[in-house]
Amino acid sequence: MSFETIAELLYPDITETPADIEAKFPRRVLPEGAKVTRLAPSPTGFMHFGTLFPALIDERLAHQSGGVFYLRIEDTDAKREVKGAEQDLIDTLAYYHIFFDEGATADGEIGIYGPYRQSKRAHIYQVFAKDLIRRGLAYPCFTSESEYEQLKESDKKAELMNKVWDPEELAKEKEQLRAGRNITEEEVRAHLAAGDRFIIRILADGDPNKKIPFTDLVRGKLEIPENDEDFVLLKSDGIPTYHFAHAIDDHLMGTTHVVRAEEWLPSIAKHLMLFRYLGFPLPKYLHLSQLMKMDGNSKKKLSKRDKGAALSDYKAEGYPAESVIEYVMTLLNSNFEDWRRANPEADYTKFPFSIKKMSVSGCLFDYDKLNDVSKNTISLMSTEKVYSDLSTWAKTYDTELYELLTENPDYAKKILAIGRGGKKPRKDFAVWRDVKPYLSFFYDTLFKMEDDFPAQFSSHDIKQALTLFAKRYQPDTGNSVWFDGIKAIADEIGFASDMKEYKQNPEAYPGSVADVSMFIRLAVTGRMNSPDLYEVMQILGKERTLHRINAAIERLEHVQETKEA
RNA sequence: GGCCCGUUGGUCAAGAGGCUAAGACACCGCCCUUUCACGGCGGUAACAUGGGUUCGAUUCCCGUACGGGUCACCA
Repeated sequence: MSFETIAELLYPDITETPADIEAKFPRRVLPEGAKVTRLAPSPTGFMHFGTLFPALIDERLAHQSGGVFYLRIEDTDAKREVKGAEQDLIDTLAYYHIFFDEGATADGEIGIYGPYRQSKRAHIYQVFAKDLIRRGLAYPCFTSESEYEQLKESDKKAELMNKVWDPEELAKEKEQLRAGRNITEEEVRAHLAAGDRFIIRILADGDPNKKIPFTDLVRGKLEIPENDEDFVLLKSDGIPTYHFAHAIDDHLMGTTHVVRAEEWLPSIAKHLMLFRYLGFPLPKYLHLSQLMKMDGNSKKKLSKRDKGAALSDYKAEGYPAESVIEYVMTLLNSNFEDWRRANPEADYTKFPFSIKKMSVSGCLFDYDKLNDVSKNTISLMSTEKVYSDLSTWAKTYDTELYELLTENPDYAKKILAIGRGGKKPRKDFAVWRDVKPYLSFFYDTLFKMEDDFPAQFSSHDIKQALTLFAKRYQPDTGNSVWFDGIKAIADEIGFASDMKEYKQNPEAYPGSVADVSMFIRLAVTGRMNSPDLYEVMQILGKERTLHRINAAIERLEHVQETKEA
C-alpha cells in the first residue's frame, strides 16, 4: 500500500507542505538568552488560582530575559468550551497585571505568529498531519466514536469498581487501537465513499521497556518509558488534540520554554516522539507541581470546582491584585521573602526570578499566609491608592460603602490615612471587605453601640467621666495635652491616673485612666477597640464627638432610671 | 493495577556528605502601649521508614510506606 496515496485520498485539498508553513513563521530575532513563553489556557472554565502560577512564571521568564510572552487560546474542545470563559480569562489576567506582548486579545489578536486561537489553525495542523501520513508515521482510523466509546466503557466501569486494571485487557485494547495501522488504499476509498469520519493516529515506534532520558528544568533528570500508544493527532472534526497542537504551535511560534502543570509529565514521551517525527528542536520544559488543598486528612489537587479556587472569589473578597501576586511570588521562589524584606517598596518585577529557586513538591494553599502578605501589602500603599482601589472594589461588591466613600472623598481619605505612611504602619486589613466594619463608626448611618460598658464599673463613675470630658473637650490641643486632660478626669473621679502605680496596686482604685479612656472610646466609637482616639475625634469633629458622648450619658441615665423603678 | 513524580516543624520552606538543621506564617509567653493595630524579645515544633555506601548520612543508592499525577476523538 502507499502512504502517499492514502494521504492524498484523505486530504486532496491540502497542497501546502510543512516547508511552506515554516516559511510563514520566521524564526524570531531576539537577544541572546531571551526566552519565549506562552500561556496556553483552554477556555473550559473560569480562571483558577492555579493558573496564576504558570502565568507569572511565563511572564517573568520572558520579560526578565528580554523575550516574548504571548497568549494562545487552546480552544480545541468544542464540547467542553464554556461561554464567556475566554473573556473571563483575558479580564482576570489584566486585573492581575499580567500583560502579553502578543497573542489573543479581547477583540482580536496581535502578532505575526497567529492565529493564536487553535480552532482557527486547523489548516496548519492538517498540512503536518498529511505529511506524517505520507511518510508512514501516522494513519487514519475509521473506528467510529461510538464503537470506541463502548471499548472505553468497560474500562471506566472497571475503574469505578475497585480500580481493576487488568494488564491483559489493557494490552488487548492497545492492539485494537492499532488495528487501523494496516489499513489499505481500498479500505480508505470505501470509507471515504461511504462518508465515514476518521481520525488520524500516530504510528508509534516506541518500546515502553526502554527509557528515554529527559531533563526538566525544575525537576532535573528524569527517565521516561518510550511511547508505544497510537494516540490521536487529529480528531474527527479535523481539530488536533493537545499533543499535536502543542508540538506544532510551540514550534512555529518559537516557544523556548514550556511551562505547564505536572499532570503533563506522563505524556512527555508522546511529545518527545512528536517532535522527533516532525523534525522540530525540543523546547525546554518546566513542569510545575500542583497547588493542593486540604481535604480531610489528605492533600488534594485544587480543582476548578473547589471553593476558593476561582480567582474571581479573591477579587470578590477584596484581595488586592498586588497581594495575590505577592503571595504567589513567595510560593514560586523561596528567596522572594528575603528579597522583599530588603526591598519593601520595590516592584516585584525587580526581583531576580530564578528557575533554580522553584520548588518541586506541591504546596498547600495557606490563607493565613495570604492574609499576612496582604496586610503588609496594603499597609504600604498610599492613602490615594487605598482609596481608589477600595472604591473600585466597593462599587461592585458593596454599594453602601461605595456611596459613603464617594460622597465625601476627603473625609474617607482622612479615615484611611490613619496609621499610614510611618515606619510602623498599621496592618488592619487583609481584604477590602475588612474595611467597612473597621470604619463604620465614622459614619453616623452605620454607627451603633457594639459593646456595652463593662458591668464592673458604676454607671455613676462612667457618667461623671463622660460629663467632665464633654465639658472640657477642646480639639487641636495635641495628643499629649488631650491625654493629660483624661488623666485629670481620672484623678477627679478617684481612678488611677498613673498606670504603673495602678498596676502595682489595682485594688486601691475602682479603675484607671485606661478605663476612663475606654469609657470615652465606647461612647464615641461604640466599641472597645479603635485606632488612636485623639485622631478619631479629630476626624469626627468636635460637634459629632460631643453629640455621641452626650447621647451615651443620656442612655446611662435612662438605664439608671429603669433600674430604680 | 502499570507508569511517572514527590516526602525537612501545623503551613511555606533553606540546607546537597560533618551545621546546636535557617527564616516566614500560625500558635504560645514576655516587653512596649490609654484599647486595637503595629513593633521588639523569646518559646513549642521537623529531616516518613528499613537497609546499604561511607570514618560520618536529612543530603548518595536500593527497598517499603504514605501522598500526588496519569492511563480520552479533554486539556
